[in-house]
Amino acid sequence: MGIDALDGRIIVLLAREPRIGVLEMSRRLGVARGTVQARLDRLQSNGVIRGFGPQVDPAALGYPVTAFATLQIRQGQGADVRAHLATVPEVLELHTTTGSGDMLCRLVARSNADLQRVIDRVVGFDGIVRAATAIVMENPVPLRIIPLVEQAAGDPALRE
Amino acid sequence: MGIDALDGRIIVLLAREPRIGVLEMSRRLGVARGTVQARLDRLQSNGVIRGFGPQVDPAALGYPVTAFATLQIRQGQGADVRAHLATVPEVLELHTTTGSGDMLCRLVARSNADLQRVIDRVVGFDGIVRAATAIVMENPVPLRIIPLVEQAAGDPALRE
DNA sequence: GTATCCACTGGACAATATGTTCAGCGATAC
DNA sequence: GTATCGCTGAACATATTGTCCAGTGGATAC
Repeated sequence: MGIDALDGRIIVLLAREPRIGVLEMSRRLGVARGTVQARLDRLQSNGVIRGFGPQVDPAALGYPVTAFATLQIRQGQGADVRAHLATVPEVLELHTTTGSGDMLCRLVARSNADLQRVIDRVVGFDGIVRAATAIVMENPVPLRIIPLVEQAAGDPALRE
Repeated sequence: MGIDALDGRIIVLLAREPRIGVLEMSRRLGVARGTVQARLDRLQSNGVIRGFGPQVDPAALGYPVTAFATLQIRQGQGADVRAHLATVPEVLELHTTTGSGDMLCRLVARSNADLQRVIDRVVGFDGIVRAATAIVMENPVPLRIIPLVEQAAGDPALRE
């Protein structure tokens, strides 16, 4: 487990210029094409790189409001609540966390008013005891991975 | 703003099989290659598709522990705290939320013990008044976008 | 010290996809 | 009725991919 400096440079390069090809990467990194190809294959079968799916912006889809809801679940109802939340398209992400029957989910909505509808749908389920919602106002650090990759690769100098 | 059914099918197809090419997509969707190409270009300049960066799994990188920290910030220190948190690689994401000077951030760590080090580094900053951390135990719904895209495209039947 | 393994190199090849352009066509707007 | 728009289907040169291969160097085992 873990990645070396070359792996790190590949991931960072890919993160900065996703449309780049294997051939161009090998040119930029100064290694043979086969090497990059082999590294990429390994990173993917390792599970380090899970995929290259499109990063879709919910705001551009018409859902500019993001919120986080903390849910308190009645004992033993966890599985049912999970199944319920999975059916709500506006639930982008769901985690169970420490704390007795607590969950945290990320929601989006078309507007603040629409958020009320989403929350009603989310919490309108028997197993949910209590819900607290925090609306996101700003996102100073969007989901990122490059700094962590650089740290994991043990080579802060690959910030090219 | 908004997407139609064809846009939705393109995004869903791309999400399911990211390595697919434009040509193969046009074959699958039964439209001309130029159409797919034009739609993709538009989706990207629209900002609907932000990019195709690699989805890296922090766990495979050696950071299997995820946590969410709620931070309470001293009035007027917001900018400083944001800048501070941006320098911590283990901070994957940061939001400012409703509530007086509240922030929510996603953290990863190498272990529960390591999480303590990360939290110390995060909160070891003047502007932070109080911090509450919830450790993620399970992730029943990983970050997803397909259901929302299908809803936005107004075509639930494109679940092919 | 020698054999063995492994990753990387640099090259080759056929097959495929890409970027780009074009004329034609149907629906819609005015 | 005419202009505009998006889509089709085709063409072309170019670039990239997947897949081989033999050779080289370093590390490891014995």
